Amino acid sequence: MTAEKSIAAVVVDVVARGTDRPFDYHVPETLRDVIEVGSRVRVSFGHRKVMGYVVRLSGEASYGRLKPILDVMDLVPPLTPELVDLGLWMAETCFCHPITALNAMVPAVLKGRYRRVVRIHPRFAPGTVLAPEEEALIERLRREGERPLETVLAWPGVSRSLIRQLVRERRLLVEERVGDRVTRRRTRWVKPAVSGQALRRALDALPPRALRQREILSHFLDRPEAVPLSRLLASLKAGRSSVDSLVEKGLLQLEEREELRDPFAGRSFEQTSPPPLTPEQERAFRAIVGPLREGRHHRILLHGVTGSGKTEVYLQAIDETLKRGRQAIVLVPEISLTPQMVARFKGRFGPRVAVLHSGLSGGERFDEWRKIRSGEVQVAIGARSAIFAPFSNLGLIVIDEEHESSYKQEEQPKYHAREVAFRRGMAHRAVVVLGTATPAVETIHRAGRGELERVVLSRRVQGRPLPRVDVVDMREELREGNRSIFSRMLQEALEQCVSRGEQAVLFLNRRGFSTFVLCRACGKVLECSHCDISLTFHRTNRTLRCHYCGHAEPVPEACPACDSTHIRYFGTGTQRVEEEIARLFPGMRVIRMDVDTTNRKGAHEELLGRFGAGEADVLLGTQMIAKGLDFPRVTLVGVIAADTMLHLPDFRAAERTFQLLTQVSGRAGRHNLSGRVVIQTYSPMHYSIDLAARADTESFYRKELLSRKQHRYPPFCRLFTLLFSHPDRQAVMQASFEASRLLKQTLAGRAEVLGPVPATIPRMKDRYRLQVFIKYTDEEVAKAVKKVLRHLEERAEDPELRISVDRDG
DNA sequence: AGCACGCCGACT
DNA sequence: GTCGGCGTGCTC
Repeated sequence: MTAEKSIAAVVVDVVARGTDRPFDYHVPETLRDVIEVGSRVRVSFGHRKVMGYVVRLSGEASYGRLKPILDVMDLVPPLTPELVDLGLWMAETCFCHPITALNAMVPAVLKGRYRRVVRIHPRFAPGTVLAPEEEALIERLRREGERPLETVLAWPGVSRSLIRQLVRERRLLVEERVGDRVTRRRTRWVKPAVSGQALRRALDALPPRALRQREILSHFLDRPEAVPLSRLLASLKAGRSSVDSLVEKGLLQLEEREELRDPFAGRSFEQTSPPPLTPEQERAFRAIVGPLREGRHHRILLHGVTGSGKTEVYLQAIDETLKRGRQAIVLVPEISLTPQMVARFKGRFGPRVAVLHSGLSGGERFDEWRKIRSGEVQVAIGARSAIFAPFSNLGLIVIDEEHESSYKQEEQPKYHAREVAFRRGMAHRAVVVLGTATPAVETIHRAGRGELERVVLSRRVQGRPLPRVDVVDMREELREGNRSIFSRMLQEALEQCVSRGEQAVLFLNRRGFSTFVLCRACGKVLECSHCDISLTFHRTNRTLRCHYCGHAEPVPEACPACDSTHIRYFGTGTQRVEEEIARLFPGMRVIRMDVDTTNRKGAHEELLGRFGAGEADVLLGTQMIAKGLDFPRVTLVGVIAADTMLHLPDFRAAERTFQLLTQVSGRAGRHNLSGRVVIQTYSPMHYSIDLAARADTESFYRKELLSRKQHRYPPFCRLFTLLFSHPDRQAVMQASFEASRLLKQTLAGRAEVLGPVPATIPRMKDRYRLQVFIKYTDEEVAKAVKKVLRHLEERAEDPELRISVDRDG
């Protein structure tokens, strides 16, 4: 049936308008039994050679003069047909080039590497006299052989035109090399080359002086299997020469084996067995394994309070998955991919787990990936991109902390791991479990519509109570003369906690400054009258602007609510809090964790390790300390300013605030000591703060969904955010206004087009940024938007104009 | 993205 | 008259 494989549709590794579709190539006979859908191939494209992925094999061409596939680059195709399909779907839904989507699914080392080399032409044409610099170049290439083009260009007296001239004269050849960045680690292994009896005879025949050779041979008499050369030499204290002479005699043989780097080599994990489940956990477990056993695609929201033992449910469900010969993916936010978490999975599944985290080198990541591709492991645990783990028979996908925004990739391809998980789940008839204490509002909404089954874990394991939560009204503090960052209650609690020898976590949810404007007397935050979104302070012209609808007004002299003049541009940095602690509590030991102290690799783990070891009394940090940490001695959690996130110009602000407060509160009192939480805020009555403090999750989601519905935000519509950017302000204004007009015209009556308005960050990297929002429900609108964008791109005469598209809901 | 093809200014 | 500037368009 090779005729069926005679034509390959290839997505080439070229990102440009017009290359966002496959190109057909002829498959030479010799490649027909190795080429598959998902194979990485080398092809000629235009005037050069590039890498590409086979996305379809057929017997029919859509084009007359096909070029051949030059080469299939891997023995095992990096992508499965299912992943190819997934990639094309992603390109479609994420508005990116297919190659961008396909490349995102494989380890970075497989991305194409292109280099050009210069060498002497094999049929070097003699003849005309050469100029001295030509002579020198040719002489050097004769000496050094083939050299990279960039290297040669750097040689004295060599220019592009000189090389071009010599190529024309058939004296030099410039060739393109397409490869990847793969390095494979190889080790040498030794094994007997003859039978046991022959070995025995050879041993007897050895001269008595050949002590080392004797030892080596007797080793293989006992254990005839291959051993790594280095291990053999080390254990017998032998040298290379003895092995070499045995190889020479034909008694032993050496072989090169490719070795997979094991990032956990030499580390042992205590093997654990599944503990009995609580009745609630048992119910969740059954909800997962029911459809799993039936081989039916199913989606479950595992809504469990912090400390309710979700991980144990995952572990046992994975176990069940493996027993059925299927595989599992576990996604966790990068930040909670801590050694403790890894140890838990390694402890249960040992060598059947591949761990993919950002700390791995390119090569290690590739090796973990290959273990998955080859079926050597059956469980993959990792951050967002682990959703592409190339399993062939997925049974279960778990997304832990499913509400986390890190599951959405900010760069192209802008995919959401949750949506990818659903798609893969359908393809494999697998069960998808979303676990969290604070589901995304969309997820709750979907569960309400029956798109997911919601399973609740309402109790903490071993009956530990949720911590006591106090909300402190910071307006009151100010009124009573406390101008410190710390309320009296938090000061007191902190002092008591540390004097008992326990630890505290202080949480400040934003680094540096934010730009919302707050009245310190009454807590009023200035909001847009049309959008219920905080106004943003613009220093340049001292105005307040709404980043959603464009409304602008001057900064008022006095608070519109209470007439106080204590109006303030809000913002407190972690450094300032640290200074304040030093002032109020001399001698208290603080570990500060923010972007500044953790940008070094491994710094995160190191700081947490030191805190866990009791080297500090207080852990002070931003977002990054909100989840995952579980230290037995932490009994106090303080939230310095719960408002900072609440007033970001984002329709998810209330949701994020609620999630964050609930998550940080969950950090206190997870073990035998009881916990306490103090939340400081200027908006104690805001529902996201009040309901988080009272752990009233149900009311929060009810209220938030109502608010979204009233203001028409996702999940009650879908939302496009188009970001126009350009180094010139005038140009981006014009382009975005024009685009907005065109969109309004095209989508009239079908969608709401808002803007353009300045982006949250109006200028970034010397580019001015404007946004246009499109609210819609009809999927046809998405197609229309895509068409308009394509049209705009095609006739954009300005190459500096960039349009990026984001989609919510 | 690259590179050729193609149509207008300053040089052997 | 030619070398080369970079606008336009295509790549199976």
